[in-house]
Amino acid sequence: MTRKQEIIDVCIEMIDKEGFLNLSIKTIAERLGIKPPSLYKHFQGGLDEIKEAIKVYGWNSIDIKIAKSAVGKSREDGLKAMCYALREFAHEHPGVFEAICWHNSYTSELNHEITKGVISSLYSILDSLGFSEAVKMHVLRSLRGFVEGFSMLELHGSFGDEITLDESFAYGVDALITGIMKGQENVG
Amino acid sequence: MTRKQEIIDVCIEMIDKEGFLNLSIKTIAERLGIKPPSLYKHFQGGLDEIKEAIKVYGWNSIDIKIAKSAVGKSREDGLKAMCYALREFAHEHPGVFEAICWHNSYTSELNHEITKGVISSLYSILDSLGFSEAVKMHVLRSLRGFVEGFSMLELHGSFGDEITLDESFAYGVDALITGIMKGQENVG
DNA sequence: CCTTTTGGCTAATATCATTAGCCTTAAGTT
DNA sequence: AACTTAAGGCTAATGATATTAGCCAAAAGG
Repeated sequence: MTRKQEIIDVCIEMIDKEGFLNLSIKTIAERLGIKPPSLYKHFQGGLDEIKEAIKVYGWNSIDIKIAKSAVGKSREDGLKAMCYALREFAHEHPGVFEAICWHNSYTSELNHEITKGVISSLYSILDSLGFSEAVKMHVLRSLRGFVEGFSMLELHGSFGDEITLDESFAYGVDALITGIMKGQENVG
Repeated sequence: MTRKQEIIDVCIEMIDKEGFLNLSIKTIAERLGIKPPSLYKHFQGGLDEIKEAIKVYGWNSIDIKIAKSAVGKSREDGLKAMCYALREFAHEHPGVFEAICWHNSYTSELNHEITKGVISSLYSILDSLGFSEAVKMHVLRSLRGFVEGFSMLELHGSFGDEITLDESFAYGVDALITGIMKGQENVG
């Protein structure tokens, strides 16, 4: 494993514990037992480059996880599995999730490229459901909106009662997918 | 209008244009034509206090807007109107929206208090629909997850094609509310 | 044995946020 | 009118952090 990758791994551990916004050159260096300037030997772009690398790692992990989750499932079950997989990733890697959802550079080319990979897994499930191109996009956005929104809100403690979060999520996924499939009844 | 309020107004204008994360003592002072230390005459707590004040303003505005949106409407229509109102707020005040959704202090007492006000408007509509207590909570969380998630993703440019965002949102709201009402058919 | 790459270090600079302490002006008070 | 106080601003100083420049040791490879 390259030193660069070692550093990214440590950063991921850190942000999952302390939050993405608390990541700094100073704390990374401390955690690694080196002095701040040494980090620039690996990331000339400084903190920005490190954060970017974390996002790339994040997108790739999510891509893999979502793709795997739908293997062997079809239609609603596949969609549902993907929703659960995404939320599960958010729980496993809250910091990484925060990074890729809300700290996207508004104009990053790289992110666009990588996002396409993730989207493609979702698209292929949607293909099997006979949606039109336009509807596929609406479905995709709706699911992303719900799952990413719900996950981020729960990770931030924005829902009062922590107890029944799993049921709330299950309820929401069911409702959304029910509504989506219902709109499709008289089509394909 | 007190000087304090004037400053908050300017900050809101700034974050709606530049994003919440770019708000700094330096830029606020520049924008006001004063020197950075002068700001501490109005906000002894520094940047943190200013950001907190912005969130309070934000919660109050949203509360009002959502409550108004549902006046004279009932059942699905009321729910739908609230979803649209929340997204509309996000478009009108992207920076404020960002602040209150994703930069909540995890443990702020104040926020909890204020959030309750907002939630109460939503709850009263849900009451009219005959949901059980538990289901009301699930519905509320699902709607918040979807609307806040969708809005934040679109504001960040995370959905490729900007053109059809309105339709995608309408599609998602319909699907979700359809699913919610369907689960309710054989109840009350 | 020489050379290059890797990974680290110290010292110096720039940018902010924040604190301390001073000053002016306008509003009240006696 | 003279005094006092509060508002709102300023300069100078401190402290944290990111970043740059330039030096150094040790390992890898010829």
